[in-house]
Amino acid sequence: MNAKDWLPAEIQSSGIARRLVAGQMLFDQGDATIGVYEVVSGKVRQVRVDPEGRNVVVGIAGPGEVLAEASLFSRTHDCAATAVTNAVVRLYRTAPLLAQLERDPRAALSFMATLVEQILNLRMRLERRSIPSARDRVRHYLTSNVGGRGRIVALPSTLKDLAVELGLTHETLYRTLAEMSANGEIARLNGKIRLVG
Amino acid sequence: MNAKDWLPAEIQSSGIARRLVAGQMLFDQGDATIGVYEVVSGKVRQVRVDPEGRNVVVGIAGPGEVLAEASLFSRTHDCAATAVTNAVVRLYRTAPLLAQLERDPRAALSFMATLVEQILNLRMRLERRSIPSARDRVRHYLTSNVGGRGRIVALPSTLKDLAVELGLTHETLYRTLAEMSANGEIARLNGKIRLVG
DNA sequence: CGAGTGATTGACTTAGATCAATGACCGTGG
DNA sequence: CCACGGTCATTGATCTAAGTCAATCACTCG
Repeated sequence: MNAKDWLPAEIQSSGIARRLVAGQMLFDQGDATIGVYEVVSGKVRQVRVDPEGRNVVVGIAGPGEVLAEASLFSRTHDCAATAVTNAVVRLYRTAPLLAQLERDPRAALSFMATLVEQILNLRMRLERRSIPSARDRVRHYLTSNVGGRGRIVALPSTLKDLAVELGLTHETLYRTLAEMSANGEIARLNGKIRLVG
Repeated sequence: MNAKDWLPAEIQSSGIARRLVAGQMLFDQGDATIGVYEVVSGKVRQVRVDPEGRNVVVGIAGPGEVLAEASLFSRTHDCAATAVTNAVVRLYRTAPLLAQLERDPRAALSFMATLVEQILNLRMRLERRSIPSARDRVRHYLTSNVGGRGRIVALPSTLKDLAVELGLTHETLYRTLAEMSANGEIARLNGKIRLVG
């Protein structure tokens, strides 16, 4: 996911920086694609909207991560991107980037690796959605996101967003977390959760 | 997804064919990866199993489609693959394939395109899982799979499998389809469904 | 023919959605 | 500075759609 891993220096420096305030939309679903974005600072949320108007968070990208890779091969964006916080992104236009990837096979391979990483990530999230019980779904999320030391999971943005990510209503998520907390399965510290099991 | 689109001829002909009988496992989750598989004939189902033993169908690949692309960058398989029908697959080993992709930038780009296609597909399925109502989920599936002429959707393998794909129990799927059929929203013809709306 | 599986329907239960209300917090503008 | 509007977090009460358990029929395969 990290741009430094696959973007050759000459392309990386050619990126066009753009500043976004919290809540500002970077592009909308259906917009014509221009290129690929790298998040320099802040967080950008990618959301798909289905015909009935429901939202699905496709992902939240933080510093160093890359947005809209799909636009290299597609004329329009299949999801919308909105800044969650104030943010800075850098745009790499499609044509030169494709040309560069064609010229530099190592970069192409690294880029393929980031795509594969996303596929694995999406599969994991799909797997999670197959879990019927809210409790187990939360546990699945927590165990697959423990960040190394201390069995601590940092929550991305708000609990409401997490509820959307898990495919639950926020009420159910609150209740489930409260229950797990009471059971001693987890400990809640502001913006973070520690697994105790 | 079609191997002919991205596999250079010399690699394509070097594939090692393997015959599978219905129900036979090609590889299991956790197995060491050997390479990428192309389905020549039949259907192969990829399934992830979570710690509690639930299954998630990651995808069903038919003739011309490619399996386990992820294994190019990963030591072990993150899902299991099993033949649904009698099938023939062709194996392309990791090392020579990677070398070839590095040598042939057009092939690399085409391969990237197949990866992106998968990402889009996974996102769509994730979006579907965010729909709470069984009826709407089925509708979402049908509308995103209408195959051009006649608003007809061909069902992959069995309805039970479709239920898993949709994240529903098979009972609920049967009932929902029966109800939609009664409403005149759909017409059922063996192995296929026609949208009437 | 019997075993195994898919398709289907019925009866019942329950977990999660829905509706609703409240308190905490934050930024903003008069 | 403080009142106000907005959103998040939280909890309660209620409802319902989907899950669970169960039985039957059709079909295929050895």
